[in-house]
Amino acid sequence: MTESICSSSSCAQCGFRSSIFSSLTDEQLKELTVQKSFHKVGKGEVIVEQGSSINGFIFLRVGLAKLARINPDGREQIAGIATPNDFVGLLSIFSSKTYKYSIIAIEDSEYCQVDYQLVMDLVETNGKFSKSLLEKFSSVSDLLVGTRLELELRQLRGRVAFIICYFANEIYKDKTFNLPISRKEIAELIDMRVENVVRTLSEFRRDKIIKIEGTTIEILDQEKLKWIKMHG
Amino acid sequence: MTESICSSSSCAQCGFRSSIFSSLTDEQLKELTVQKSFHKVGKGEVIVEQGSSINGFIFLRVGLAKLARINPDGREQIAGIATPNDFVGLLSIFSSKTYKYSIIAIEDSEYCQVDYQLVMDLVETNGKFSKSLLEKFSSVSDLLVGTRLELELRQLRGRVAFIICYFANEIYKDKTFNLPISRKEIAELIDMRVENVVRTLSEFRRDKIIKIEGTTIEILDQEKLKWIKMHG
DNA sequence: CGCGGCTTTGATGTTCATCAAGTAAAGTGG
DNA sequence: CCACTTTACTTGATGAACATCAAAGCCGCG
Repeated sequence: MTESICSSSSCAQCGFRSSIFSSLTDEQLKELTVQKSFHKVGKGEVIVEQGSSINGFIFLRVGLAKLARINPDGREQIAGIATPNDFVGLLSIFSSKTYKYSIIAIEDSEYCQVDYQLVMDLVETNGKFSKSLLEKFSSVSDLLVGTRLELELRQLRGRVAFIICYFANEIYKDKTFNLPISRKEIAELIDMRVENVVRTLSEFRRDKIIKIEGTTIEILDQEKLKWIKMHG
Repeated sequence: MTESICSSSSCAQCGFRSSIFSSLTDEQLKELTVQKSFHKVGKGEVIVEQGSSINGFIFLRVGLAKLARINPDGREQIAGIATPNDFVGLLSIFSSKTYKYSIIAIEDSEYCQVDYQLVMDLVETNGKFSKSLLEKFSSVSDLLVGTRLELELRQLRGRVAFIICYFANEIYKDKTFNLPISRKEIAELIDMRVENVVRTLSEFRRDKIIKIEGTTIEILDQEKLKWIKMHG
């Protein structure tokens, strides 16, 4: 799927409108609508390349994306998952010239890119906007750090259970869902190795805690999974 | 050492003055000076208690503090170290009612506490201030996440070497320094166990990579330590 | 003095990474 | 469309890294 620009999408109806952009004046909103670029990308496509220079803010509207970084030794780490209405790639956005993480779609996604300068102008001129942005920024950073610390508390089985619950409860809000990432990516997200992630999933399946059919996962034993997440 | 308030300390000469408070008008600065409370705490004293309600911003002026959280099972995790001119306890400050981490002095420290509402008023009325705050916030969050990911890349020896280099290069800028935290705290910071941290330090000493005298650490073999940090 | 917390070392077992090898699935080029 | 390559997935076996348990020394503090 190639990237396309669709200027008909309206900022007035955007999910961000009700959060960080709620305080914009009609004029500011109009400027935003005109200036922003709207993009569709397919699963696996790169939205932002690690190391490239920061020229805009990325607002994920639909889909799911991973925040990944590739280390000198070639090993990839996934810092977190960005969800719709997440203001992604933000971590270093005000303090660095380049993106420190790649943002890669893990589901077909839609996002808007807004020029860096326009947002900074809004920050300088619109106090309520600044406040909303700080709040958003704060909650996203907090979640990112909190999740990493939560993962560190657990070992293999607990981490895998944590991730399954995360997708079921936080992302899809359903006990049956299509796992959007590969086993390798789960491993990169929880700081373990593929083989051990696979082994653990197989074990959960054998113990009838989950059912795996292709990329679909169904949680069969919510209680036991939760127990493993907390104590395993 | 008990907490004391010393209203004579001037905001005009504060380190923060040159960063996030640089854009304040004389009047705003005066209001800040009058309103803020200045505190001195000794090593080990709690600056902010995890779970307490957020009523102000903490600006660390002198000293060093740890950002820690205690988990339900009693195990403590250290998310990071706050340095002077750090705007600490910020992670959840705009998005939560309570502090999610305790802030505890690990050296005799001085900090200012500014009323939450006053800062929010500044955010709403002073665009340049908002911008500075976002930049500061961004760089601190980014560093926090980046450090955790760096640690995850390494195992025991690499992590311990990383922390020693961190204190020597980033904090004290000297190859000889007083380690401000216990072995247990190092363990909590790098997600390992005390015994293994102790073993590793003993090993480094035996191999003449570092010298340990009481709480003083001297790096004897910078090259070897750096190698372990990168490849060990 | 005695208690608790921090430090240290050794011994032992668990958890996990690594290596190996095979299957399945998915893309590639003739 | 089929051989071919590549990538993801899977299981087992082995060893390395680390947690845990145990015991003793140290120090500060009531």
